[in-house]
Amino acid sequence: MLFNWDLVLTKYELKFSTRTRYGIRSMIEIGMDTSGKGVFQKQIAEKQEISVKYLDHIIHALKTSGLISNVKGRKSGYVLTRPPDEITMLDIHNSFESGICVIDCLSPNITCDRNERCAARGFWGHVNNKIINYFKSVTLQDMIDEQSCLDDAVNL
Amino acid sequence: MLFNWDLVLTKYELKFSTRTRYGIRSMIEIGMDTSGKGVFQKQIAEKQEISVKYLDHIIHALKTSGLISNVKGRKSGYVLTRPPDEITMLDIHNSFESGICVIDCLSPNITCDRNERCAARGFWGHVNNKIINYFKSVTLQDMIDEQSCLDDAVNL
DNA sequence: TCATATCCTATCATTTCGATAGGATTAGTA
DNA sequence: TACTAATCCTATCGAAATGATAGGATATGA
Repeated sequence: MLFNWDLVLTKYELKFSTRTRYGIRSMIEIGMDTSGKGVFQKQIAEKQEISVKYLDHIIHALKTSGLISNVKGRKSGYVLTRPPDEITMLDIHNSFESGICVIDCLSPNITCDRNERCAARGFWGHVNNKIINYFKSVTLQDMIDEQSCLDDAVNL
Repeated sequence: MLFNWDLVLTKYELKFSTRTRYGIRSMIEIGMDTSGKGVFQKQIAEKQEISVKYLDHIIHALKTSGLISNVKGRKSGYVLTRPPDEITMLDIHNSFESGICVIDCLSPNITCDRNERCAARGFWGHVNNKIINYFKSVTLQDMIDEQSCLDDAVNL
């Protein structure tokens, strides 16, 4: 049997993508750099244990969305384009996905004649908003502070 | 190109499954029945615009998890096994999935040596808890009340 | 007994996923 | 100037899960 309806071991349902996860970790890495020279792909790959080749895509997306740039030209390192307390988790997430939309009928592109009389849709809307609002409320600075704490704890 | 990294039109990332969505709508349908005879698969299918055959799986899962049962034997209708204010959205969701876990490393089954020093993991844990808590806080009774309101509005 | 609603298992095409690969391009530097 | 190394860009892979349908077995109320 391909699909066991009795006990579905959730694997893909409601997962955030690996690209988003790696994206956040890369941003923390870049945001925490104190060298002033920026951070190289290679450095991120090593420290965050991600293959350089896969990181290619992550970095590309972060660059395209305008969250990071090279200090000066190609062979320098990457830096943030604005202060970390002005970058939210939603900004990073949206570099990889077109937004957060837990079910299709919440999208304005979808027309469903049940919308006006569907209690379930209201519920899903609330779920969606809660997730979005939390992503908006956490900044990269928060993550950097948290990571600093964890690093200190290890070094004690 | 199979995958455009510049603008990923999210389709499957962070979606709740159709089976869970249909499950909630079916439960509302069953919970709102006032006939005392229970609700038949066919009725749910018609009113909720879901194929009878697909609903087969939905009903089966709800039955297996103990949320619904036949009033008396096979050819009666389905009824709730407990009051709707004692059934949460999480109960319904978990009839179809093994739980809510937005990234794998939150699961106790996964061991990652980064756990203790990964700020990102803390963030994902918060996201996960927020979703779970909201699912716990909304009962089927809430949904029924909401649906009643919507129905009334239409009939005015 | 007979129609019918349920139960149960199998299967399908589609889509996304994470990941890798190969090479083109560019820019620091020796 | 030539070399080296980091980037950029496009293509492709296998694996997995998804929504949905199908066919028939089983049981039951009239």
